[in-house]
Amino acid sequence: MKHLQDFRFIEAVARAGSIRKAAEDMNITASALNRRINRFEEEFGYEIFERLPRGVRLNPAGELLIQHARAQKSDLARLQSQVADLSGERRGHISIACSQALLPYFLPAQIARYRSDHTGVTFSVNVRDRVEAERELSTFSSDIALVFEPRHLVDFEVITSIAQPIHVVMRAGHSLAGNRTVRLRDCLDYPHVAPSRQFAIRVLLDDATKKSHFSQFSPIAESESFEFMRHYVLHEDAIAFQFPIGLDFGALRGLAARPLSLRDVAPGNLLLGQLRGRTLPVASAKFSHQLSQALQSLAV
Amino acid sequence: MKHLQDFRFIEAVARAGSIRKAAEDMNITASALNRRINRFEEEFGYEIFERLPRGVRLNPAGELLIQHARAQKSDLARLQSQVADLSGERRGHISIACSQALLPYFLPAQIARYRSDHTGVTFSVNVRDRVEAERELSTFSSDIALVFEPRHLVDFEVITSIAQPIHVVMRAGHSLAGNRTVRLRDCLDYPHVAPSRQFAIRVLLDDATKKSHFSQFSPIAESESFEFMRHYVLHEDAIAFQFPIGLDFGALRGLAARPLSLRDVAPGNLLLGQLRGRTLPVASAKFSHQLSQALQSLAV
DNA sequence: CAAAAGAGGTGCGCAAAATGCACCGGTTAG
DNA sequence: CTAACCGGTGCATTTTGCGCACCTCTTTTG
Repeated sequence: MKHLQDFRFIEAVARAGSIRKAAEDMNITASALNRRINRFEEEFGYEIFERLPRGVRLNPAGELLIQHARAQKSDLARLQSQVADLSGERRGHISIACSQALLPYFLPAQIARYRSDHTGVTFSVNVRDRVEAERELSTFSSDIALVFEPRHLVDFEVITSIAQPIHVVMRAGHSLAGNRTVRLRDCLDYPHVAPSRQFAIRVLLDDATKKSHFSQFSPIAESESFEFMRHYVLHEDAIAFQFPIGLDFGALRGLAARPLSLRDVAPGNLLLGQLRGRTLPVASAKFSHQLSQALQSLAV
Repeated sequence: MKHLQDFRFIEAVARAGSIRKAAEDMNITASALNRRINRFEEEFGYEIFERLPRGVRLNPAGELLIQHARAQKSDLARLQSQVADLSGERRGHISIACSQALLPYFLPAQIARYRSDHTGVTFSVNVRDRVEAERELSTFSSDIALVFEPRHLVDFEVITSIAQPIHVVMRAGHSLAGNRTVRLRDCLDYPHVAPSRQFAIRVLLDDATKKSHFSQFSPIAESESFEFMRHYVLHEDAIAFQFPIGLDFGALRGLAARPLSLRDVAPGNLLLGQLRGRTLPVASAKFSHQLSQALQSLAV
């Protein structure tokens, strides 16, 4: 909306780091943009940019202002969604930051289910690690996040959390598949592929192997893609690791999955969360409620 | 600020109930204002006014919008106050809705104390009864409220509460002044002046006399002014009632005050509160913290 | 070390947007 | 029925914002 134009320009300048570059991005002359900024600063009462020889940068006041602007924008969206609600329309957009494990089965099913009742609601699904997810929330880039073991938790308000025991993934007929649960020492004898340290699974496994002294964790392949790892174990007698929410036990297609014994490795906590203190748009709030219930029924 | 102009005009129209009247209030022609409203509605995507034959009225969407607008305005003020804070300035404005009892001693002392450290901060002190106070908070007309036994409490977030036993006020040398505390039955024999039913004291006294059957509460004078009642008892052997926070025991000037026995009458609860969920501007938050501490030291 | 490049800021003419004025059609109160 | 108001609209006028050319200053580059 028009009354937030100044904020849009300010954000563009902050992003570009220079008025001239921002002016190009926004299809406007640098002089016009420059005047907008100056006029705004005068009206606001304080400078919001530091003038550097190579451009401009937000000063602390500007940082606060940007936060305010984002909150305003999101607040307006929430308001319009509320109004749409009472106008009988069903509109809205839900933006989700989530871990990889949610992509293949859980989120598609949940989104489809929500959309069956609420056509017109659209979704963005962004893969983010646990550090990025929180940043995503606090910049209002995503409404809700669904990640394993998020890191900082200061701006992250937990809506629901469930524990997920790490599962060992191997090809069907693998000798480890004979047991209902797998002990850590048994599976480390096999070649294993694992995600890098930015993923919760890896941290949990590293911690567990450090505690138990008999063996050390040395993957034959590291990857950022669970899909890759799942497919890899089809080609040799190796094992991979994944949270069960990322597996469809009904259709493993030549794979087997067995939980690691909780005596050896702590389960990962899957957290559904939002920006602390934020009032979500109606659609996001309803969807997050649906997710919350779905997760709790998984936990049982 | 300029980007909130539309909201200011919309509020004016909502208040005046007609575009033409609002236009006069805002020193603008009706046609210009009319176009502003129409343009805004188009941009916003929804009508916010019902067009009636005798003017306009906010529709439900408009009600939501107004709330949004007020929140925005207050949020901007908070932002500016934060920025002022980190610019080293000390500015801001604190608006308080409070009961009469706070006016003579407590609030003046507290405000003076706050201003000794924070020159540049200004205050509005509005006398409001316990029903109005809450409304005042939810329209962002006041930042904090300090009232006895507020009524609804849905939007009222309690910061601190202390109990205040009702005191009997009489002229010095009155025969009731011989005791450390006064029983209800004893004082109802004397002519008494009392506030009307909208005041907490009156409700507490009514309730108490209803419970004890021996006597009924029948004041010789009702008033909305505690100052009047305090002065009245100087002229005849009558008694008045007041909460101790409205009395300066060091300078009673011919008056005596004794607490009513807590066996007979429940004490009044003085509540310091703000709008539920609102983040107060820095100055208001700091001042309410000071008030909170002052109240707690009173309670000891 | 000088020239070039790139930054923010400014004066000026012009186009676009907002305003004021006069007026229209409709409803209501007396 | 008429007078008083109401919201809405066409048009001239004023205000605002924009683009262009150009300034000063710092940094980079040859």
